[in-house]
Amino acid sequence: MFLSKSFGYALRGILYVALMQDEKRKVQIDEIANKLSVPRHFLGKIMQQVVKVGLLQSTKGPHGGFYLAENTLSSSLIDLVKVTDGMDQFKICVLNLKNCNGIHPCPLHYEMEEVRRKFMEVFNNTTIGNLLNDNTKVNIQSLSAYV
Amino acid sequence: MFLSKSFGYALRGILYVALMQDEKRKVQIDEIANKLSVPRHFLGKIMQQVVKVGLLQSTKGPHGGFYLAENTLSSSLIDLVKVTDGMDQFKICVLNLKNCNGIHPCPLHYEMEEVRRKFMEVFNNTTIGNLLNDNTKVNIQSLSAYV
DNA sequence: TTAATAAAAGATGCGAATATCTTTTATAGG
DNA sequence: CCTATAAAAGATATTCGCATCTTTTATTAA
Repeated sequence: MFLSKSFGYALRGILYVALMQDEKRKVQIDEIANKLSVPRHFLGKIMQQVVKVGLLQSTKGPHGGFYLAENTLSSSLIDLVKVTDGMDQFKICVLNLKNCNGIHPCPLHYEMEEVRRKFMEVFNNTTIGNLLNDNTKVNIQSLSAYV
Repeated sequence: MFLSKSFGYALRGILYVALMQDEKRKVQIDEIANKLSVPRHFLGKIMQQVVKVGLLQSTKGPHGGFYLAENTLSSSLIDLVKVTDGMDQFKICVLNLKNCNGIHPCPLHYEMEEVRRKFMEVFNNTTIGNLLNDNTKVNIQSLSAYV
């Protein structure tokens, strides 16, 4: 309902890379896909987008793989949503009306604004780093599809 | 993002029927689809589901059409979401993890719970009747796709 | 009982998100 | 250089939400 599968794959991928950062600098897409039980090539394409916007880094070739960028940990969840889902959905009226706005509000306009405001509040104020710092919560186990 | 197109079509259809209730008892699917600029046959199937759960009534044949049921106005938006989108989405982990719950929470578990709580709060507490009683808001104009 | 009306139900098509497979490009090490 | 490695990029399936068209069923009125 709220977010695409791509978003879930991407976030889990990023968190996995972050958790492995201590052990080794770079993590390969094969390892991520296997450990998280996520479709390998599909994940590859998503991670590619994530790298493109600088939310993560990667290098090709031997000893290549994915690793954290400068601003990975300080990025908010909204930054990731922008990559995987886009922000159009927040502008589009939930009833699909063209000219729905404050002046011509649809019957659900203000109700949806409440929900959206809450979503934005949470996703703007939560960073990748926040999720990791709460280290009783995020570990390899909690990222696996079959806990 | 938050809801399917079916939900939007259904809500607009129901509100249209309610608004026309004063002028005539029953409203045909052709009229609804035309006035709201919504795909006729697709809308037909959705309205059919809405009738099946008693959120609206209908009869076939000449002078048939859709009309309000006993509990149309007192039904909440969540009742409609149940028909058009289902409630699984509220149980399914946003990261697609099988065993995500209070004991084994995913990294976004509590964040999503906040957003979901707000959504449920709004959609549980808003009835079809509420939308109509605020009659400065809902009128035929505000239901049209091209205001 | 017949003809017309209107919803219900069935069959099919379309496009975007998801998924898989193959080819290309970049990089490290011998 | 040459070869192996690993991401990037491209091509092709698959699935599902959305949409359209056709046939069937129920109801009304003459």
